[in-house]
Amino acid sequence: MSPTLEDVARLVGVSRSTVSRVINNHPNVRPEVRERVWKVIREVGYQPHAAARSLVTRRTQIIGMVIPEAVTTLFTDPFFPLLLRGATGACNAHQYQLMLSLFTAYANQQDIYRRVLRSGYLDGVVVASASLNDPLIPNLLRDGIPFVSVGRHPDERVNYVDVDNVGGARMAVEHLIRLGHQRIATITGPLDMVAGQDRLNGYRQALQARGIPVEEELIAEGDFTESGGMAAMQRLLPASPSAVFVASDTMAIGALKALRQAGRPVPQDIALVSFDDIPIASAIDPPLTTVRQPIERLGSMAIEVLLSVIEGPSEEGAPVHRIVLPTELVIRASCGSALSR
Amino acid sequence: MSPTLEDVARLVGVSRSTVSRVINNHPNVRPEVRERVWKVIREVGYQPHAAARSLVTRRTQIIGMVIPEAVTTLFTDPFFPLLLRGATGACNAHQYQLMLSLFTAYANQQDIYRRVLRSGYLDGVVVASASLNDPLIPNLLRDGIPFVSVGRHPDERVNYVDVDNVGGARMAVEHLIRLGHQRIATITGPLDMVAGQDRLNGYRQALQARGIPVEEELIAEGDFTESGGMAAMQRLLPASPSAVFVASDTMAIGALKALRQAGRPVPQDIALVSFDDIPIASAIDPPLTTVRQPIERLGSMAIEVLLSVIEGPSEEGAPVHRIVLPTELVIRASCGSALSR
DNA sequence: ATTATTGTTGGAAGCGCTCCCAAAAACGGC
DNA sequence: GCCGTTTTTGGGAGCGCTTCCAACAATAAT
Repeated sequence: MSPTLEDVARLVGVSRSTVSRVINNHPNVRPEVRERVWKVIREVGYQPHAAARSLVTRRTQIIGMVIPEAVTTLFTDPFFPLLLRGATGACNAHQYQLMLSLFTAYANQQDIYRRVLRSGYLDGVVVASASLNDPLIPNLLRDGIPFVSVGRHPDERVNYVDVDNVGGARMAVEHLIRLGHQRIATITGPLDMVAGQDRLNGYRQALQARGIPVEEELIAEGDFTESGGMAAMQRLLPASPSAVFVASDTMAIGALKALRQAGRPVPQDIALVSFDDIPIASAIDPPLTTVRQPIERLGSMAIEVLLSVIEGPSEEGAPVHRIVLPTELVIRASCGSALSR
Repeated sequence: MSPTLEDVARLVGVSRSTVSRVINNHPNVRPEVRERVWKVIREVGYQPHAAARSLVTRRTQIIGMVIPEAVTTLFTDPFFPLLLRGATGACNAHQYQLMLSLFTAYANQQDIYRRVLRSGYLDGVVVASASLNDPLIPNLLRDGIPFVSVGRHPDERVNYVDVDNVGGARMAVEHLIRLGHQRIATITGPLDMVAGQDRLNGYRQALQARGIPVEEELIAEGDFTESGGMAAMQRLLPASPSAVFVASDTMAIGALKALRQAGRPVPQDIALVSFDDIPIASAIDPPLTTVRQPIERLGSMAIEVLLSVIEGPSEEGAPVHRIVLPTELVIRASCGSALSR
């Protein structure tokens, strides 16, 4: 059995309270006593029992990262690993722990919600890419659980961090226009996710700004998976675009496959720009011109914002945080810009 | 404030104890009472307070997944995402939660160890790919914290799950031998990781079984990263191998780059077989012949084993679990087997 | 010296739950 | 209808911690 506060107190010859004060850095302890206490703590390897402590403080120092069902299939995408890395980094820095919840089966989602989110185990929650009609965010709002969404959310009460999807997509398409393309298609993400919508909006904005009409036959909805990208590209081919903006690198790989099968070399025959800049983007042939987003920072920002909500001032008057991180266009071979020079 | 056991008891008109029995499915409660209790529980949305409960049960239903510092750089590798997915799946099935700990900075490793592992928050721990000289496993052993290692560990007291790295590597190299290769090089993983060692051993065994001498100049140590694989391949080129067994797909991508730069087409000029079968392996050009390992199952098995340790019989006499999952050779283009037919 | 002030300490209550034990209720067998 | 047995219920203690409050010690001001 590991030693308790009481054991330490007895060993030092002071009361529980004093040891507690030492551990929590309360000022009113005589330096000499403080030292004796620390000495014993080190000697016996005392470690406060987390559950006991949080029972009274109502804080667990644990924050949850929830990845809703709809997107767990994307888990092989480097997006989540990087997000997780950013988040755990920030957690470590603040002495918090990260609890991971993947909502795999829709069936017990309600059950998991109660068991996990309402068990009192979590001081707050990061919601990664909820789809728009996911009941998770409304539930969180209703139950007053502090949370921050990764990805913009329309409800004006939700704190979120996001990358500039609209701006990034606009940049990508503008680049294609600058290279002389007029018939630019797009493979979108799922349109029930804000990221999918925003990237499509950026595409639209770029075209409209240059007076190029937006044609429905040049828009195909994908699902952020490779096979989805491949299928979408095949649907797009009859419209004979000269360039395509793909809303994710993973889908771009699928699109590339479809184009290879169709005998349409990239970038000679058709230019391609995508989004994410995951590591494979530069490893693949041709290397992808793509919009880089600071995923890891997105993860750490999510934690920072969440902590400021948790540790911040009182209930109601808290300001809503909305943070949008800039994106950046990384030019490689797939857009053919080298050729057009 | 969310309702407590006591609130529910008062509302139903029974004692705390009875409500507690209902929640924990103790048999000795009259069915009629049991029903009334459940009704109120649902009405007020009662959820037991996890910290209070675990203070007395000494169980948190949380298990930790620890990824030591040395390997967090590999986090963009799909290995960890898949492992995590398998682990969370199993956790969900058993009503456990997963807490993720990445040991990022060596500096505070000791600190994190105490704070996380000894805080009493975790019922057990899954250690992912500790390097051999990591003090983590010895510490866990010393402190008597239930854990299971992902990856074989030499200490005979540790429970582990692993894939058959030796067998997989042997299969890969045997395949190359069968294709007629005699000068087969290898790019190993870090040799302070058991997986690195085992795959090298499989390579050795395959050669020795066919009486082919093992030459040191045909062995280059990599670090499971793309750039490491590229560098290793460059070191190997002067020995002019006709085939190479690369201990991971990620390194294989690097090796492929090195070979492309050197003007040595794969598989025409040099055959390549690697290990892992991550999704890019089939997307890349040429598609990689590679040893597939059941990573997701590895993750779920790790949890299953850990739970059997946690919930299993008493302290000492517990049997040590050692589980090795089979691997499988996936033949694609990079080994040139299509050509040799 | 005496009192007011500040700093330091110990005791007790209580966070929400489980679980032991004893009391009460229900049941059987005669 | 009575006694022994089993089932059901409530009360109390306690898990390890924080925190409030009162007591005490030390110091400063009168």
